[in-house]
Amino acid sequence: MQEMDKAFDFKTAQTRWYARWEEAGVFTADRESAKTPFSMSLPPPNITGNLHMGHALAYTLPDVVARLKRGQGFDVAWIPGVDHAGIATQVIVERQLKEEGTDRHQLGREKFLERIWAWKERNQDDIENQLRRLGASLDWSRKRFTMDPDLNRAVRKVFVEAYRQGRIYRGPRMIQWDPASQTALSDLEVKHVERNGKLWHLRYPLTDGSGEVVVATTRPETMLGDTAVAVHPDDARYTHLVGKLMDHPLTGRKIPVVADAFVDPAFGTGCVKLTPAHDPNDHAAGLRLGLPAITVIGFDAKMTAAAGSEYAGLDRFECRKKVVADLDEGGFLVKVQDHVSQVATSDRTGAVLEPLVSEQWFMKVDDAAQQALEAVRDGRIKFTPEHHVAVWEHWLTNIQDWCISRQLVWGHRIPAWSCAACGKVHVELEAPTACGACGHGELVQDPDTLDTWFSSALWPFSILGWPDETADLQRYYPNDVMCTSYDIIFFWVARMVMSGLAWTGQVPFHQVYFNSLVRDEGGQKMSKSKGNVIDPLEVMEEFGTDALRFTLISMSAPGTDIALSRTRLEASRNFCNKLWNAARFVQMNLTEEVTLSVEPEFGEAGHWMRGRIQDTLQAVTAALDGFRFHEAADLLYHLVWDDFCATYIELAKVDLTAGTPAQKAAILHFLDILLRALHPFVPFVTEEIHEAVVADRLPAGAPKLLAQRAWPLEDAVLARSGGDPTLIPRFQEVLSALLRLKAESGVDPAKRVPAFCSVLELAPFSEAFKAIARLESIDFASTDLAAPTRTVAVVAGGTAALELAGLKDPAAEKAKLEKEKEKLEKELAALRGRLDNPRYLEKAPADEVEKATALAAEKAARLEQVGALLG
RNA sequence: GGGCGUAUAACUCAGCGGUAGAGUGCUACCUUCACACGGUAGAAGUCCCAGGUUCGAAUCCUGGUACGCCCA
Repeated sequence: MQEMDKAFDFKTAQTRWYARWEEAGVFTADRESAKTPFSMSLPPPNITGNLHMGHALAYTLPDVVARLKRGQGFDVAWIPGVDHAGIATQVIVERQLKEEGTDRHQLGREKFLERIWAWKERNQDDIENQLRRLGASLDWSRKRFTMDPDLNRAVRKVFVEAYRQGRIYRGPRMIQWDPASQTALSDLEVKHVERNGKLWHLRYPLTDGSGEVVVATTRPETMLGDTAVAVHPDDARYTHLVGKLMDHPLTGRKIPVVADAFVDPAFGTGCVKLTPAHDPNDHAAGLRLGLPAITVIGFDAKMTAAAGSEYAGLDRFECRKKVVADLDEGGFLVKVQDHVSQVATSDRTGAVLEPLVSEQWFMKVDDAAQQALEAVRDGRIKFTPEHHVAVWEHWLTNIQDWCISRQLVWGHRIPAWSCAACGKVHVELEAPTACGACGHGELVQDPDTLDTWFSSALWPFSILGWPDETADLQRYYPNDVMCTSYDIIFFWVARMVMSGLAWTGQVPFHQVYFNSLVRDEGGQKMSKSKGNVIDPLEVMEEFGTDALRFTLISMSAPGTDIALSRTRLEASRNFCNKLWNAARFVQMNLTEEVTLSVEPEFGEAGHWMRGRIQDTLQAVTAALDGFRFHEAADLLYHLVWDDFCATYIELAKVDLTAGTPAQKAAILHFLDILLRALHPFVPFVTEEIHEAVVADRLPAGAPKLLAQRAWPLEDAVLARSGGDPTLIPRFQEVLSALLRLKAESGVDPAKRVPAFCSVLELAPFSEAFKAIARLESIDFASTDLAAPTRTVAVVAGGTAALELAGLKDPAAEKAKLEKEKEKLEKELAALRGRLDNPRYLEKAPADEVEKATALAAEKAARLEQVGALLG
């Protein structure tokens, strides 16, 4: 048998195993299987980039679930794919073209699309390989791309159906326009950022010369499109002005003073200028009041002819300067204040958006939103953490129609054709050959594409073959769990739920787990501009994939973000190494006849270890069922390090080095169970150990890969009984007391001294005491251990002592015992205080009182021992 | 302006009615035949503040304060 390396070499382990798992088909779902299906869809990463730390987290957690469920005997379908990411992708490829000195208009639509497809193919491979490196146990035989022909068919189907039902409509509406990427955006793609700006106070003289109105604005350039000034109807300062006309300061146009309740009397002067063509609020007010809208800024973010000859063609921000200067010169500028305002920008390009009226396609969402609300309210869909329900409720009850059309080339082309002759619009699954209205043969397809999220919204069922009633759809839909980030709860989760209910009549998944965001060590959000991005690939190189996974998992407490730190990564790497070395030690001492088929024989330590594993695995299973990943990881960490390595292996060393095959088999069984339990968390190191230690010792017919083996909770070895579960903890206390006495007395840890213990039940552990605490001898006797040459400690049920022979400092010994006495008295007083309170006895639960009583008795016994030692 | 969340050891975070916890760091010591990516011992906390509920509050409630995020 080959010897294991002294330290775990993650670099070889994490490159070897994924291919083996894939070749063995471990991750491939089997729709013919008799097993219960369990399905999840991978939130498809954008093809625009590499995986970042957020992905590493968002894909590690469902991988834990997938591997657990596989081990629990489910037929797991975890289906991967990538997203075409309309705007983001087009922006990147256009940037490449710019560097080459060309652009998409020169290239033409078809050539440009070819360019993006080529780029997509390369990136998709990279992303898929990164997912493999992370260990994500995905069913690659079912992988999808949001623009696959099948998925495009699903998109067209939904569009056409929704159009026929009146849920999709087209019309001129005020939308958020991104001048940088030249497309409309949905409300969700708008990011409000705080900017230091100004508040300009402008004077609008009344036409009848009876006075003036002063308005405050953050965007003076839009005043060229003003068609009124509004005040609040109840604002006594201005009611007498309502209905009067003013002379527009720059255009001379006559515009009225109007009243509308949307005006906030407390903001600025209480008068606001109305520019219905360039502000959503003004637009709504303009419609209510029947005001004209004058578009003075175009889609290119430059002033239009309607702005007047002096301004036409100017960039909107240049125009702002000129308008302010001209107003100042004309005496219309009252004052300028510093003002912090929320500026609407594009989430993707960062450009300042321009609200503009434009002809776009919209989806009505009110009914669907109501259904989505109900699905969560009645428990058909559960959220973890639950507090996201509040955000969900708030957004869905205030939802607006969704602008779904984008003036982009890359994406699902809108299946609408207009007749070149009569203009009639036809929305069809396939391109019509002739106009249904006039019979003309020339039809032009709408050049626009759909919002990327339109296809993402169908993901859980489109990837399974919908609208066809495929076997996969029947078996794996609805999905069981959806793991995703909370920052796309509206973009994606809400839309999936609405779409799922609308088109399949079912919820798309039963359970949503929202993972946290990963931040840097100081809790800052990672961003390229801040330069604090931690690349998961680099981390995997430096600490190992398992260490990265374990860190992310153990920091995934629901509801709080993760501050990823180097020290935590180191701790996880060390943990993997600890496990490796424990296994190495076991492996070194196993002879060939020790296999998992050998019936194991347990001593006291074995029974205790069995109990610890059983208790812990129950708790781990429960934690994972509740998506408390951090708790599960923490439990296993301490099971391996504290219980298995620090306690059990120390106690089992004699068995391991000189025991019978049956005694050694006990240790092998425990290691095997730990590997199976840890595999969902740290798949590479566990598979590597499994190969080195377990694979050749498996019963005939058992799967050779750890990834194929069962979750160990129900293992027969754990179901045994026997042993005294209190014995090992008592052993630990005495051991720790002896070590403490040695350290406190300043005895060289290597110096072997005689020891004594009055807890007779621990006599069978003599050898372990001697070896671990490095004692010369240990005598068990129920007599008084106190002696002038000894240092003594009180433990549960007795005392433990070291023979110091001349080394002892009587004053220090007394002080130590006094301190112990003081501590015990304090603890006892607190307990007695509670137990002496009649209202406590009356109201506290019986088991609480029982616990406190027992504890008080225990403390009293110890105190008595200390008293006796003090004389 | 509305909503959500977070404040616990030097740092990063668990715990969320019944004796304050982990990892890292720190101090002292140990190269003992799995592991120095290791071991042993130790120091370290008005559990943000103020009220309230309770036999009992870090934990529940109310109100502050600070920070973060989302929506308008």
